[in-house]
Amino acid sequence: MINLDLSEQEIIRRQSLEEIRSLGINPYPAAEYNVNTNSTEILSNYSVEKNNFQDVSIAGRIMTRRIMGNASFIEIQDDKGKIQVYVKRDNLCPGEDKTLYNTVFKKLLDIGDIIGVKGNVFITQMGETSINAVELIILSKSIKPLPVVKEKDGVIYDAFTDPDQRYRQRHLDLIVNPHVRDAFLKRTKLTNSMREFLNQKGYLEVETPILQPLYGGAAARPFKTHHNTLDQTLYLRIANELYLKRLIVGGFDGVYEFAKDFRNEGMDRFHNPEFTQMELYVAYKDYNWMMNTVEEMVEKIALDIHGTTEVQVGDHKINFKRPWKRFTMFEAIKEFTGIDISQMDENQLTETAKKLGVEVNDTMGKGKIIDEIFGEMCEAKLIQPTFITDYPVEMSPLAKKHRSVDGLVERFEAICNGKEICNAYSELNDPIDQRERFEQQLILGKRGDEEAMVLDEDFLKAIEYGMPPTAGLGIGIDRLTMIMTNSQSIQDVLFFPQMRQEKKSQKDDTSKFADAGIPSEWIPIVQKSGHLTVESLKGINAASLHNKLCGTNKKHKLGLANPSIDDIKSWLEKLN
RNA sequence: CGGCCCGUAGCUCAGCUGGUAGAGCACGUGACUCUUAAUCAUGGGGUCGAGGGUUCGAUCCCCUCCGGGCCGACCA
Repeated sequence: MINLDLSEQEIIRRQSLEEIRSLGINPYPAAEYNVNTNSTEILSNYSVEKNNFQDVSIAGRIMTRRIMGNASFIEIQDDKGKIQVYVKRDNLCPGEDKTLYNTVFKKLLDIGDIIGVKGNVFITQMGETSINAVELIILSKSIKPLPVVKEKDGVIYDAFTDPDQRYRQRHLDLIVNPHVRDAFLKRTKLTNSMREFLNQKGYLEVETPILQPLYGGAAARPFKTHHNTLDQTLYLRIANELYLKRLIVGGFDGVYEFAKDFRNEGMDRFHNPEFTQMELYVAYKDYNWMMNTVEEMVEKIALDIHGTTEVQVGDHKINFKRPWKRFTMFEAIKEFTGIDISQMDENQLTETAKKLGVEVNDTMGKGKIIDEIFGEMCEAKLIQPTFITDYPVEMSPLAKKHRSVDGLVERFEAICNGKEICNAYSELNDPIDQRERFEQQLILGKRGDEEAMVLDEDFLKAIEYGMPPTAGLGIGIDRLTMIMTNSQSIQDVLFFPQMRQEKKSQKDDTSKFADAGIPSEWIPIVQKSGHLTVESLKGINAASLHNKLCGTNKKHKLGLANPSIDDIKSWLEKLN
């Protein structure tokens, strides 16, 4: 029986599937299919003079079909791109039996099907490099129609653009939107380039716990979970900083991790609940050294991805060429507001903030106000990569106090395209100072700051044994990828960005309809007519239901004997 | 959490403040031996996101809900 939930096109494809099987062809063959080249290799290397690619075997998905009687053109898409295939009846079927062309290819194959093609490469009269198919095999039959995107002279028609569908069904997005695929290839290039840089320096890639009994290393609200055997609360990490520093205590001179972190906070085009950071810790270095390292690393990444240090991002051309501009936070504020706040006390800072239109309130300390002024007045204006150094101590409980300026810490962020891309410091290794800083955080926590850090006794104990002076870095992989791929949203650089679960419409089980006295063969039809629950049948007009059911029966050629109005009345009476 | 916008065929979109829906592509059938957004002819395809209200009558007006986008708030 026909499934009433399927669209016309899906029904036709399932029928094609059966016909393929009845011709003795397996639409999902088990055997491996050997390919000896790919679309891009052919398109970039084929030449008539060389007469190469005369025995190619490739596999891919059918993306377009242009059928004209005994000759056809299709485009197939493989891992590297698209290539046109010329399918001529008598080349594909040299013998008497033309079934493979006339029936299988022309009638039973569809856009979206995955096939293998063997043949020779040539150039058509229109000048397009194509494969002349002498062999064609179905590798996987597609029973759902793909979005059809057309293109001519670089102009895209009917692009598949609905963000909801693109993110929930990323596979479709990847099939029909080549630029999406390209962004993800660049993302992997970025992490490969970074890893190569770090390995070449001799640092050790490590893995540390994602499930942590205490969350630390950043200011954020965590996800909470529970371990059954331990009967204990665990948190998904918000950062891995404290574990990596314990490894530095343990004697590794350089450790890094590409870490998925989880923060239970708002979502927007710059924030996803899970995101990736690369954290790096190097012993006997300080934040000045780390700035040089970041410049060198990001410049290399830009060169590896784009072949140049210049990257177009929105309206801006961003240049990652070293050296980057450097400002202390006070200098940056002076640069963009003309006001020198370096010597101001809390009252003067509050006055200045108000004058500048920056919102402040009584709960904010000196550090928070400075940070707020910077965030409002400077950050968005920093388009070219710029280091901002020397932050107020209140904002940075894990950073070492500044070697020469009171009230500041040795910390820097790199700002690019108006957004932070990394955060680093000379790590605090004085265990007594560290304990005091944690205690200040505890006070903030008691005042209701949900993001205040918790005191991590294990970490403190570790650095009491002595941690070498260390430079530490956290660099946001998603944000850096956004810049390197000119993406407007973090969703465009995550394969599967977090989406709200769609609620399925309430639907009663068929048994519930059966219990209510509806004959089993009519249940799907009743549901198709819009009555997904037994409840929804109560009190409705028998004649109108009769009309709908008989109509559906006829329309879908189900061939059931129509019930009489009295039959339907009796069903409905039992319900009421 | 607040403001604005969106949800109609497999896809991209029309639809006059109200009379139960249209186009292009895709799909079916037929024609066509080098096409390329193939073409020509013809046909089918829709609980108009869900529920409720107003109305003789709702894709359209009102309310609630679901999902998404943008901006802001919060936040790195």
